[in-house]
Amino acid sequence: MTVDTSVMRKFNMSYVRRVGALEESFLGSGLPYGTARILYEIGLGAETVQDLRTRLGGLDSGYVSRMLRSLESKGFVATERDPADGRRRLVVLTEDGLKQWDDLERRSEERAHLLLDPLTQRQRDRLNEALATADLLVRAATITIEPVDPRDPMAQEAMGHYFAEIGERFGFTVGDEGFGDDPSLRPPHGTFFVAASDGAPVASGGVREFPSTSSGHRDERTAEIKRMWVDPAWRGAGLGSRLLRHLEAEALRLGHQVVRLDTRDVLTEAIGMYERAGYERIDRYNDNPHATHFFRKQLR
Amino acid sequence: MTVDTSVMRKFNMSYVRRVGALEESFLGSGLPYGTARILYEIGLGAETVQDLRTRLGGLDSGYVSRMLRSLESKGFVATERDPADGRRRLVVLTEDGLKQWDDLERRSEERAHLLLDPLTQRQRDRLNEALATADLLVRAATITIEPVDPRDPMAQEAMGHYFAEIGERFGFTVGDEGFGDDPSLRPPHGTFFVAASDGAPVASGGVREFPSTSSGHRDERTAEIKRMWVDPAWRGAGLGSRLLRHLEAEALRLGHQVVRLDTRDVLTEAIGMYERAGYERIDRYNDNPHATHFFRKQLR
DNA sequence: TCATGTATCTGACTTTAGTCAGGTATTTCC
DNA sequence: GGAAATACCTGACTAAAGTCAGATACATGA
Repeated sequence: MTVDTSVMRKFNMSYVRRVGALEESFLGSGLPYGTARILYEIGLGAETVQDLRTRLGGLDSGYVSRMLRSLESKGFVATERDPADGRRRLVVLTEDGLKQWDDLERRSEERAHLLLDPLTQRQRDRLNEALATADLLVRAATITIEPVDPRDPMAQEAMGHYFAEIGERFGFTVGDEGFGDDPSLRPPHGTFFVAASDGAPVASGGVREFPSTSSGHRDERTAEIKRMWVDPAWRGAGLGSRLLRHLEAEALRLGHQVVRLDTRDVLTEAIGMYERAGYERIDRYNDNPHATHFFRKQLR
Repeated sequence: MTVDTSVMRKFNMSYVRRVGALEESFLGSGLPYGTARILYEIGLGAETVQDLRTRLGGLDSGYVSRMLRSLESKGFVATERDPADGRRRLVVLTEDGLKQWDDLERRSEERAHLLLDPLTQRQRDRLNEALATADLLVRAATITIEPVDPRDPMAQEAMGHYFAEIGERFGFTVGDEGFGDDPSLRPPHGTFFVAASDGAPVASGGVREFPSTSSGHRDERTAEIKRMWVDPAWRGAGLGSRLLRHLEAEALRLGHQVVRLDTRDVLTEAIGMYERAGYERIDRYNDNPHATHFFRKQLR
């Protein structure tokens, strides 16, 4: 597979040179770049030191600590012990800090205007459309698909979306006791995957031995795909098929040669996706009242 | 005029975070960022210290000098007095430097692959198209239009394109004696403008008193637009009209109330542009054998 | 409860990045 | 031919960015 990178590289060259941007806009604010980024991220919602560290791409803890001290001495941020976990420190902007944040925001805005103002409205519309498309695709390309314990908050959040969507909502919400634990979806019986973009779940799905209920006989060769969900905003971006490939690979790894799954007629995109991925229609194999379509694929 | 900057800002946020990129790709090469950029630009064709300084956005000369010494001591670049001007120093990559350059190139390529590889071919095509569009528009927005002496190398280069295109090429090329000097296109009789992107001329045009030849009477109220040229790659980007507005403003500043110009039937886009800009057809007013259409606009 | 791990901090350091004030050839312009 | 401008250099400096080795307080799980 040969991939032509020239357009992207040309774009990077010229765009980064012109927009270096977000970056440079932080300068001239009186704060050094790193410190300004810390302040900006706090304003954006970072709540703890750790939060800041991950958002800024894993900076040294001592380094961050020092920058926070500097922001505190300038009166821009205040810190406080986290009552829930005394090791953690909560960080918030003071009133002055908020002013400073607004200033950064204004600079960033000005920077964008510098680029947009010389264009005609038609050109601006074209540019916006192009950037939105590029943004979506670049986000799609950087999505990570990771196995997580179904009890993990990320998994619970994803399943929350899933259940909300199929209308099978239970009487509790995420954050309370969660959607319970399904041992069949974690090792050694199965695996649950969450696809995330910028730390937020955008798709999820699990694979498990089939069936795990006591009603049927256990078939060592067959696995079942469950709770597959793709954020509506992300549909049509090829994310579903990518996740499906992950789940199939996992089924193989767990020793199965066949996968089954059920879905509903209203999910037309999903049905199309399964068909394109080589799934064949089979008869109903369970008594799930929400399911209308049943599929099967021979993996090997 | 309200301009919505949100799409661009959202894009910058997410793209720069993911692709910081060109930048980060320079790291891990064993060279500090600034030094790596110097080496990279030399490989890209920078020939003198001054050339490097302008390409890198006006770095301090001492700073660049020091980085060059460091690259020399590592055996990556060699410098030499410019025989044509003893003050200048020519810089070239050594064999080792070329290897290092290839390494930077490879890192940059890898970085682009990281984003493109997870996408399907269709998605890659969409991304490429979006980035190319964004690139063109962003370049268009950052074009600068400056008055220059017609004898200036930039002006000579632009006029070279102009004459080559209309087939009136003289018997000499730019770099020799140039396209001669037309005093009517420089103060106090007129002005010549060059629009440049990344230091290269992409459009040009001049305005002067009409007529400046001895064959007609001098009309103090009327100016003439001459040698208007837009790089073929840039046509349709609104650059022509932008330049035209500059020329009209300059004509006013020079004390004229009317502008005239001639053009040729084959330049259909240009003719459309003049009409949209409020120019009206008039009778032939000179004996230019290449001109077929004549226009006039009342400025005030 | 005790070992182990986590979240943050302090101090001591190094490297980069960048500025500023001269200085030395060399060229250009009158 | 001499003054002014140009192209590059050196030295002395500052601030920012980042690393590393502990220290401290708190949380967690057997």
